Amino acid sequence: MTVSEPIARPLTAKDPRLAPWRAFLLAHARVSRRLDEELRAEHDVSFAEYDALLTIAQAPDRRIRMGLLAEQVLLSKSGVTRLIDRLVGDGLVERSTCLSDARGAEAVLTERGLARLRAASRTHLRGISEHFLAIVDATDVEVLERTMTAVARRAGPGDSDPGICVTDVIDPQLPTGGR
Amino acid sequence: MTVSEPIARPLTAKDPRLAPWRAFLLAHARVSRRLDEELRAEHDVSFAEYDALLTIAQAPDRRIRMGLLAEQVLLSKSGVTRLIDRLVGDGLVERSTCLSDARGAEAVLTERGLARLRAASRTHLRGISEHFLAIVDATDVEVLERTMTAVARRAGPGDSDPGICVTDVIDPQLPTGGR
DNA sequence: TACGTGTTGTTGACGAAGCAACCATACTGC
DNA sequence: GCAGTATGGTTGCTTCGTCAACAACACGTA
Repeated sequence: MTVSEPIARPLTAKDPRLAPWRAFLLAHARVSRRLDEELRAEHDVSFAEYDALLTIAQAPDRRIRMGLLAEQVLLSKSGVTRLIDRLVGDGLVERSTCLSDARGAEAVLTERGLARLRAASRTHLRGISEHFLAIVDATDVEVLERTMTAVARRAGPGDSDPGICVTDVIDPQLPTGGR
Repeated sequence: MTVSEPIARPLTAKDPRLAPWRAFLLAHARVSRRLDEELRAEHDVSFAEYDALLTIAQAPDRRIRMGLLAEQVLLSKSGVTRLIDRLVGDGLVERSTCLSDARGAEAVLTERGLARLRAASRTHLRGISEHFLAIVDATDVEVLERTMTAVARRAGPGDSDPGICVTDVIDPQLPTGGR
């Protein structure tokens, strides 16, 4: 964190500094697609559904309020409503009105849901291990976690301070043809 | 790449080794959402549309075959068809049948599309810089690029060798309650 | 030339997710 | 106790993307 230049070089559309960003996007797209495919093929559960099941399973008493679930699985309220609808349809989750707040609803994991989650976990953990952890060695994983955490935190809700930016001056010069 | 242990420790659902993976997911979700919001708000273009416009602009003669475009923007063939439909509707792109292959169609960037892209680039490059490059320092960026590239490559199409995996034995033990 | 096979892109049907509007319930001050 | 406001979830509508089926065309071979 010792960038002393007042203004960094402008960032253009084919700047080499964009390479890590594009690699990041590509890695995410490919890995999450793989994981999703594996989960669907082997356990008839999508990635999002798996994530929800896991989140419910980790909550106290294996039940969780809809709103909280929405936060944790990075979905909108309505998104969660529908996701839970599907899981209820499959008998993996049950809906239960909250005792302390009659407005609230809770998603409760059923035995069937737990069994499905256990089975799917094997696939999913294997997938993460195979497509992600096995590729980056230990020291890099450490860097990765640190940087990703910082990035996530910075782009999180309720943080809109631009701070010092690489592109205080921008030259979005685009190619005029030719490769 | 000097892991000499025959079998690594099993990976469980709340294993600390999952932290970087979760951070990765969270970072991607938040940053790409931010970028998309900024593009829409300031230029009425989605992230996917921007990506397509840029890809077309970088192609020779600012025109590109649909199939190739699909590969580069990580979308299905039909997805690209519809994306281009929208861009054509907005006058940012034109469709043109391929001279050398009458089956093929090409997407061609219009002047309007180029102008829009130029404008949107400012926003987008600022966003990447602000939400991504500004957060990770130079040495970490290097690690990031290297690891992300490796991960993307490994999970890419036509690569299904599991190799040595962190979880050759898995213990998907799940919490039985309590946080 | 004509036929079968493989590409290339579009279309129809569908699923998943978001936003905004909406109900039901909780809280707050009077 | 009772308005008025805030909060938690669901629903209608729209958007966006995928898969499967299809049409149009290219190419190899007889």
